[in-house]
Amino acid sequence: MKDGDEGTGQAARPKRADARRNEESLLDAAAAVFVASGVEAPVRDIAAKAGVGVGTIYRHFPTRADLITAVYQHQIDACAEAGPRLLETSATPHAALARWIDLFVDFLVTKHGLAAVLQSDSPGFETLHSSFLDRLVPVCSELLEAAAGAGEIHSDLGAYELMRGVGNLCIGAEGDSRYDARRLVALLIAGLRQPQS
Amino acid sequence: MKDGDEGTGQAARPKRADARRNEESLLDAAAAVFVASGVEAPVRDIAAKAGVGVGTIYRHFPTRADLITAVYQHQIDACAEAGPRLLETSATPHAALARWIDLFVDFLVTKHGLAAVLQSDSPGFETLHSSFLDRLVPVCSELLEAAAGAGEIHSDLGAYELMRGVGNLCIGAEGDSRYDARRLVALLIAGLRQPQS
Amino acid sequence: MKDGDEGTGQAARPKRADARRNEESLLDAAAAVFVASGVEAPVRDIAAKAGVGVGTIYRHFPTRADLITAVYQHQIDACAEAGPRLLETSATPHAALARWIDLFVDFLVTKHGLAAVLQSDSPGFETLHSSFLDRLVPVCSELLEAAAGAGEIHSDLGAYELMRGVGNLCIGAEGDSRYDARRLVALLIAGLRQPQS
Amino acid sequence: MKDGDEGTGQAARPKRADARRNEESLLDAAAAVFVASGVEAPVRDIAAKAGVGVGTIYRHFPTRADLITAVYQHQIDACAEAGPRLLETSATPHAALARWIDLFVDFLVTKHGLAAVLQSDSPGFETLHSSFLDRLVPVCSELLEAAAGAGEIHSDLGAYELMRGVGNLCIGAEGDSRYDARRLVALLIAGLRQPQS
DNA sequence: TATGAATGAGTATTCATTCAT
DNA sequence: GATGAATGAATACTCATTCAT
Repeated sequence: MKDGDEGTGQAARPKRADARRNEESLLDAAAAVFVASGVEAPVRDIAAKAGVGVGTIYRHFPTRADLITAVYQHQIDACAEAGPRLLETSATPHAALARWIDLFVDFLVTKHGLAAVLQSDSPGFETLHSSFLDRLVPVCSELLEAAAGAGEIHSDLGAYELMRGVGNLCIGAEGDSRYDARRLVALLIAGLRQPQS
Repeated sequence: MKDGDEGTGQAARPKRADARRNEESLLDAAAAVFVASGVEAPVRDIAAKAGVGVGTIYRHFPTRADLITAVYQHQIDACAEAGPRLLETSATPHAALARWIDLFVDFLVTKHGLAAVLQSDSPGFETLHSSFLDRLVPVCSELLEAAAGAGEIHSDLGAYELMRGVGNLCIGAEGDSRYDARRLVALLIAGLRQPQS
Repeated sequence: MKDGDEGTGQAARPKRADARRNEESLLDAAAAVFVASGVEAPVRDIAAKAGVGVGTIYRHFPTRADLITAVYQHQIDACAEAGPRLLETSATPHAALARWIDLFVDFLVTKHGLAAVLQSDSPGFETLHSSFLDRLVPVCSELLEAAAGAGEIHSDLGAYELMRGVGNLCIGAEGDSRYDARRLVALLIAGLRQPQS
Repeated sequence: MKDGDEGTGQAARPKRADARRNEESLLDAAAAVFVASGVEAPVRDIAAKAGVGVGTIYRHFPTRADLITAVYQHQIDACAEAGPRLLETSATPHAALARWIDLFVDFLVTKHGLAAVLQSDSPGFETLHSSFLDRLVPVCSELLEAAAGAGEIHSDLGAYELMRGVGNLCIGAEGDSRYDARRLVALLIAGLRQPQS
């Protein structure tokens, strides 16, 4: 819709296909560099990996947050979509929540530095917050409410807070063998089950 | 020894007193800048705040980690010393642990960016890790073992991992009113009480 | 190849021409600054003289040695190429050697500080050594061997050693009217003629 | 006089002896540091080695050249005094010259960086030049004149120029096994024997 | 549209030299 | 006289971002 006349079915804009292909190869390159050097990698490295000029990066993704967002959009979407499904297929809402959080952790832990940048409050990362949190918080919220509704948890913890917490626990998890983010997240979720101390 | 014998009453080295005073005002300035701009603040900013040249900073604290450590040494010590005391005065070991963790959170939450830098694995922050973790992990460990010994928790979670987790939860806590690190930490500690899922 | 095919007549990459022009003005500026302040002049001075930002210097010449090398490349080449020619046109190989060394001295003496940096063994000047010595030592070697073959000199002095010696004699020659590097070099070359003492 | 009652024969000024001792230990320390790190070593290193404050260095030796001069004064003197003696004891003046130059080379080659600093023309090293050249040039001059008088050399090369040349040849000699300053100096001296080309 | 050259602010760090104690 | 703390100029280098071609 936003993108216009796709409903017409015709060739539309050939440029368009080109640009899209270009953008995708950009995203692939960025993803690769993110894995290798973290999401704070120099713009030029990404451009070099993609075989384009830095200007092209900036054209497509004015801010770094835009780029990060785009790179992970698919996975964000997948994560968001998994929520309702897990709610249906799991034994209890709390189990669904736990499994969904697992997905989120899987997502973050493999992305070098993503969790860290996710909690940055510097302006310009608002886009990133929007993409991540605006998209996922409602899903998480639904799961939380279901669990609360089922009496499994009685916390008044908000979804935003929970996700921030989980995100934080994932910071620096990669590369430190003495630190297992999943274990801590599991404790956190377990803690939801019983009365606050 | 060289200047520790102030009990003798002699002047010893007058310089020393001067330098010490200076060092303290340096620490005050650094603390202030850390609060305002985080522990990664430019050295020059700290020097300016303290009204000294950058060289003076480097003289007293060759690395940034040395400075950070010094700034927080008192609080680290206080935290470390509180452990055994809490164990004696609390109703149960788990309660002692919870209260001790509270102290640790209090400490971190008010230090802009400290938690973040605490999990940095870049070389040069080893000193920082040493000061923080080497000092506090044993205390935390003792509390954990006491609680485990009392059968209150049965986790095999190590003290290092717990502290890292708590530290992470404190990242970015200041300044985001929607995020309450204490609440999440409380959940984590609560989670310790029951069987891992 | 990418831009070497200017013979085809097409525009190829217009940028390239621009950048090349820019690079040349950079070299001019650097040469001027080298004359004025020596080859160890601050990067910023060179940038200022060229009217560009420091980044531009670094883009074109990542290390100082690269810059120095580029500045003098033409003269190095000319010197290298003169060797065989002199061998053909001179009365004797020793005469050719003497005249070639003269060229080398002419080159060095007018470059403030070049001779000094040429003997630096700090890493990062390897490029410089390569450009200078790797290029010129073989030429000098050929001349030496020819002279030895003709029975004019019987020294076992190596070309590297000779060039280092000549280079050293040129250090500080400019600006001291009491010191004439050429005269000393001539003595050295003359000394090659007779038995070592 | 200025120093007071030395005429009385009593203890004179104990300070004096003290200061001299102090100055000597300073020179020892400086010599050691010069060997280890070159004559351009940081002042503070020298002070540390000597176990004194930097201020003490500056009091005794306002400029670095003063310090260098003082450190090598004994050897300069020894070198200067050797000239006339060699002239008497050697077979010919040229042989005396060659041997004297050998002494000079021995001196320089073992002093990391001394030869390099010796040719510096930055103001502030005048003292150094004075100490070295003013003292040694006359000696060298005498040797040169003797050799010229004996018809062994007919060069009009001045002593200053010769010494500068020899000094230059010694630059960077230490540490480069491919470069033997003595051999080159010998060539230079040999070159003195025959007609300039 | 794409390119990538140019820019220059930002930061760390060293070290000679001064001067209050 | 001795000390060494303080100073700050000097310099290298990186990298995000802009803009002419």
